[in-house]
Amino acid sequence: MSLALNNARFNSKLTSQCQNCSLSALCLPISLADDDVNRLDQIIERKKPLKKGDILFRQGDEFESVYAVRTGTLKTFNITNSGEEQITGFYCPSELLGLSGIDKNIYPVSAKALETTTVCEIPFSHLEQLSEQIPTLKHQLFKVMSRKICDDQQMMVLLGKKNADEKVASLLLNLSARFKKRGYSATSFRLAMSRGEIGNYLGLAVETVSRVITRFQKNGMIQVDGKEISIIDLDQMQKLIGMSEDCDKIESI
Amino acid sequence: MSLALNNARFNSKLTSQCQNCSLSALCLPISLADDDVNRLDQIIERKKPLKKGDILFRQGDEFESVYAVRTGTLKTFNITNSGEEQITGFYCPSELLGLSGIDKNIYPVSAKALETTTVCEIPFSHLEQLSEQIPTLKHQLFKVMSRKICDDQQMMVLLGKKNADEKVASLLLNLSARFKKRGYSATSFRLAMSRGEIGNYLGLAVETVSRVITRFQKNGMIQVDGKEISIIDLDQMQKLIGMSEDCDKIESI
DNA sequence: CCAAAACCCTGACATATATCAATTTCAACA
DNA sequence: TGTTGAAATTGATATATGTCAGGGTTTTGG
Repeated sequence: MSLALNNARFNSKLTSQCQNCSLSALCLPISLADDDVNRLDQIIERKKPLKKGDILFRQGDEFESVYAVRTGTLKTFNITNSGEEQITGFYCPSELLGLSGIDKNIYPVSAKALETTTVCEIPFSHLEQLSEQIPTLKHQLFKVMSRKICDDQQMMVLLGKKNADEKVASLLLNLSARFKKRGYSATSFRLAMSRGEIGNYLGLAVETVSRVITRFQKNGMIQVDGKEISIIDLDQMQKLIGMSEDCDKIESI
Repeated sequence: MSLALNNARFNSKLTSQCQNCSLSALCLPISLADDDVNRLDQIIERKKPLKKGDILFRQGDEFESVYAVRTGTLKTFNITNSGEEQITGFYCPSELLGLSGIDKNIYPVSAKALETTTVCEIPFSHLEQLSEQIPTLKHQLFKVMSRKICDDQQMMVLLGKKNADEKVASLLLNLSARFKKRGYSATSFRLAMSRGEIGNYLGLAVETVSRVITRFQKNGMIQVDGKEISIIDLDQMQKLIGMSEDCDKIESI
């Protein structure tokens, strides 16, 4: 495709957003032809912002779309039979959520905004259709789902084998890596989630999370001001969770 | 397609196996046209049996295929940075493993046979190609991966929120459901994995697993003879893990 | 078929983390 | 902006599960 043609299309359709979106390379990390990006773009709905606490979809709802986070943060969670909430994931900009709904055509978890959040809604039936015409897109989808499986399994390792210090450190380093990937500081960021939510996610009591964070701070490993976190000694932290050569483990908790 | 034609093809190609395989409805639970089954069939390699302890693929190996278990059982596991093994799943007949390799083109876990085991090897590139021609197949693949994500998330709930009794009961009921789905007894079966492997998988010490099983037996909830297990009071067991109306939770730990 | 190894069980004890309670800090909203 | 409820911290205590140790049992392989 010629550049001229490319530009022509671009100019004729300024509403087209994926092309401009700084996240496009991440949300479906893909080299789509421009033409294909356009087609993808046309099936995507940009929803109005969610306020903190708003529900994006509810456990049990009919599955229709997957969502890409544009700004803000969400959590997914599952109400257990005993009525408690179990958080199954946090979702930052460029990340995709809702994939677990494909299987039974029902979302098995709810998704709630942790702060003001905007998402792109991608109707799955359209996406699937489109993926028939664009093999790269199909492959990309398989990859995204596969990565989710890997990440969840790393999370299982964390929950099954790690102690409180390692759990908290793993989460912080994981968030750090995710911020970094999007071009933000890897060592200084704001936690969108409460200590309670961290504990819930990591299988720890709030108090334990608090104590671990305090301890890390006294060690000089991190500095904390409320939800603002600075990782002072990244090295020590990585050693704590046993990340030596295998450094890209950080990518997936 | 006429039945006659169908039979003709069947007879002319006795090596074709998916058609006969009692698991076909499970491994890709799909209503493929006969013709499509045939095409699928042609890309599948049936490997010679694995002996107990044999490795199917190794963490770090290049990803080439997914595998469907035909008989026997495998475990997948991950060697953590501290050198311990963390089991991430058990795989019974009709179940698919290897999907986590798609993302990075490398298996992030190893797979080892827990007993004599036969598998069908399905080269993923072929499968993906075929899925371009057969939309149902593509959808089926998305579903299988989505289900895996759901299952893993239920596992995260288990690891994060449940106590030792609930963990062991969940595993037993989960295995029970998987046996039942394949037409075997839901209440009487043989554990392919050792107590140590159960503990590893559930995030418990071997001794704890042993004690829980003994306790369950004293309660009259199960009866145990080595690796042979009979669930005597399925009701009580389901209550233990808080399964009331929500009975199909059993499907996915 | 026997020996060695792996597996399993049980008890005593240690400990990491949960729970409970009280206080301080933060954040939402009227 | 002040009030009020939620969130976070910290300490004291409880407990589930891990660890260590000993001995029995099954499985494996020569």
